[in-house]
Amino acid sequence: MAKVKLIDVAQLASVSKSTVSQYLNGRFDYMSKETQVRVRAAIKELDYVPNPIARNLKADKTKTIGVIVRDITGFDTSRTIRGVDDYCKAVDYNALIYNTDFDPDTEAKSLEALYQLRVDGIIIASSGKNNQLISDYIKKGMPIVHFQLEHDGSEKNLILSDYRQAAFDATEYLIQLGHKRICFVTQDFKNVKSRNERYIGYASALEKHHIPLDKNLIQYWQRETGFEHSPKSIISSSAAPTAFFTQHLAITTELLTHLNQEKISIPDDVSLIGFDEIPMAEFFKVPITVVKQEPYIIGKEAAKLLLENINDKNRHSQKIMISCSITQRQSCSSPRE
Amino acid sequence: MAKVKLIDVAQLASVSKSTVSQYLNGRFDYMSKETQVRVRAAIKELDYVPNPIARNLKADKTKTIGVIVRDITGFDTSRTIRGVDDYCKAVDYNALIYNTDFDPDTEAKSLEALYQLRVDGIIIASSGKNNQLISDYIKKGMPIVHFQLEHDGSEKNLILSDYRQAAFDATEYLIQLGHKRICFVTQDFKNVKSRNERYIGYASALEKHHIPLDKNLIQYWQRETGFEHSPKSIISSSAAPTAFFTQHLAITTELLTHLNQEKISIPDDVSLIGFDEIPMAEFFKVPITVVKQEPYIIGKEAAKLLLENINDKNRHSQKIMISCSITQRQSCSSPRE
DNA sequence: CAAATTTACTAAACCGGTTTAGTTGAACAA
DNA sequence: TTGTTCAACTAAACCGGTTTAGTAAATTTG
Repeated sequence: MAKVKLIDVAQLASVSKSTVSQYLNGRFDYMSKETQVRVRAAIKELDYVPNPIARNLKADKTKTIGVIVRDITGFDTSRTIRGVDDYCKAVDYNALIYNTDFDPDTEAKSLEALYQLRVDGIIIASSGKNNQLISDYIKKGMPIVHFQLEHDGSEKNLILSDYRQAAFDATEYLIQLGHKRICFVTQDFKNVKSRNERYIGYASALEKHHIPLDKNLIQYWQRETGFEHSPKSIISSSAAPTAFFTQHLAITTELLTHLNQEKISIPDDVSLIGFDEIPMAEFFKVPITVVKQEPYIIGKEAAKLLLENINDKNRHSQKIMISCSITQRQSCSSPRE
Repeated sequence: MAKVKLIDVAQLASVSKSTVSQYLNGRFDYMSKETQVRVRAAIKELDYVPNPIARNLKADKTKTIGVIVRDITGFDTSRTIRGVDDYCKAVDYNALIYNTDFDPDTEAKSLEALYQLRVDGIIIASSGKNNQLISDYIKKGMPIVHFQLEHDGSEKNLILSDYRQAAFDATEYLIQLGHKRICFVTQDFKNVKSRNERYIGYASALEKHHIPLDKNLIQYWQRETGFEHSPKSIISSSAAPTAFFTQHLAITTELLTHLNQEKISIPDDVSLIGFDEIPMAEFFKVPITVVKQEPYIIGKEAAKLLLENINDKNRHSQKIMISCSITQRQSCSSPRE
């Protein structure tokens, strides 16, 4: 490929490698005007492009960061990546994406791979299962920024949505429509602070409006096994909810599928508000109201934060929260009777 | 960061750098068992990880490829990227993504950036506006694989859906439902072979079934300005179509928006079949029938083809076509009257 | 038993840049 | 006139590996 190198330019311009290098790095201080002109001409004539590999070897930097996500294919995730990437490109960095498919082992391997590649820093939506590994890397000097997921005891450099406020707002929205029995559908939130925050938001909205918290209305969903109790059984129990509040897109989608199958109608039989924006929601039979995050902004901010950490090693870590907003559509109404 | 280097390992194991390097590269031929053991132990003790930058500098490879797409955020595109990336990771490569946002200038800049970074090869969904630039890079020895878009006169190493067959199938499907007036909604397809192929598929299905091709039923859409003639005017013209066949997701979406606004009902007033899978289509008021591509497979095959090109410079180029399939939902029925 | 071969290494060049420590000739000061 | 200073460079070390050519000692061969 491009076989023209520094020495070729130097020879053509009749100067030393050093001078060309100085020129390339904009240090014209000790260089005559004529030399500059000759070097510029030589570069142009040979169509010379510096080899970043060689440059990075000396600098011990890669101008590359790693991004570890669960699946780049996700609606919000792809936008987050876009935010990260746009910021990176703007500051002449590149982002390397690693997908974990929700597997902690793959996550660990990605971390290791990125470490070996000597990326300048890592952005990670971590599973929480590799906290030790992550702090080891941080101790070794790798700048790491967390996003989306927060875990107890994990490092404090992170950026995420204001989950507590968002869950509070969504719950209060339902309460103001007249709902008192709101089913909070969630993944297990022990040790996952970002999930627990949603729970706190939910609980405090209930408390503010003097609605007792009914443990039967906390329903669990797992990625592998789905709902602990089927939506049908929840709906037909003696103490049925009048509204569902699902904690992320996968839960929303699966609940919707169940509800459709059982011909339970939204919002006539139950209302539904989901966490995370839904693609093409405007074409739905019942467009779903959601509290939507700002994935693109989160990505941008995460990249920005990481780059700051890379360029200023001993700055204090910080936590950035981004507001969510409710997009009202047609899946929430006042409860019957 | 990791400051342990080859020389440290060599010293600890009391051998030369060369021997450690040989060990690292699995050339144990001329090395005693004991030396191997000592080197292994030293590597382990120091927690040594080779620096890929240094390695690549010598090898003049980056173990990295570039991928140029219009927007990674797209439903199909994100899956294609996933396919590329999965294949790359499996063969110890990394993929760098560049988004062009449909801008040929950004595309040219991405090409230039990747060239400067000295990636080992490039996969591109090209706009067709930079054909000259692309062949220049190919001439300079950069392996390049095209996907998704094919252009007249562009290089012949590419992988895409069998657009002609897919368009033929979709059109015939509508014909078999009884449609004779099928509106083909497309972007301008001069010079864009992959769009023209769809047209040919459409036209030949009509021809097979002895339906004359009516130029009024070819309707145009542009990314910046939308429809040339509004869907409303098309529908209410004297020679209105009984079905629409939209040539990609953005057109499908925009048509759907118009139809909803005008309260034109699908499939009672018109049938609709779209090109490209639609996310969450099962929850739509009217789930849309589509001919869907296989973006993940296309991504994987593109990466595979590129890697073959990288590893065997003087192989002949090839064109790979992947079949599409119709996903029947509820937006197509027999025409009225 | 000497010569040829093999084994098990090592020294040094190399990849393509960056950077530090000099070097040279001209201008200036004492 | 001679020592300083300064502008305008260059030589060489360096980044961290890989690779080639070479070498000493052990083993085999004639």
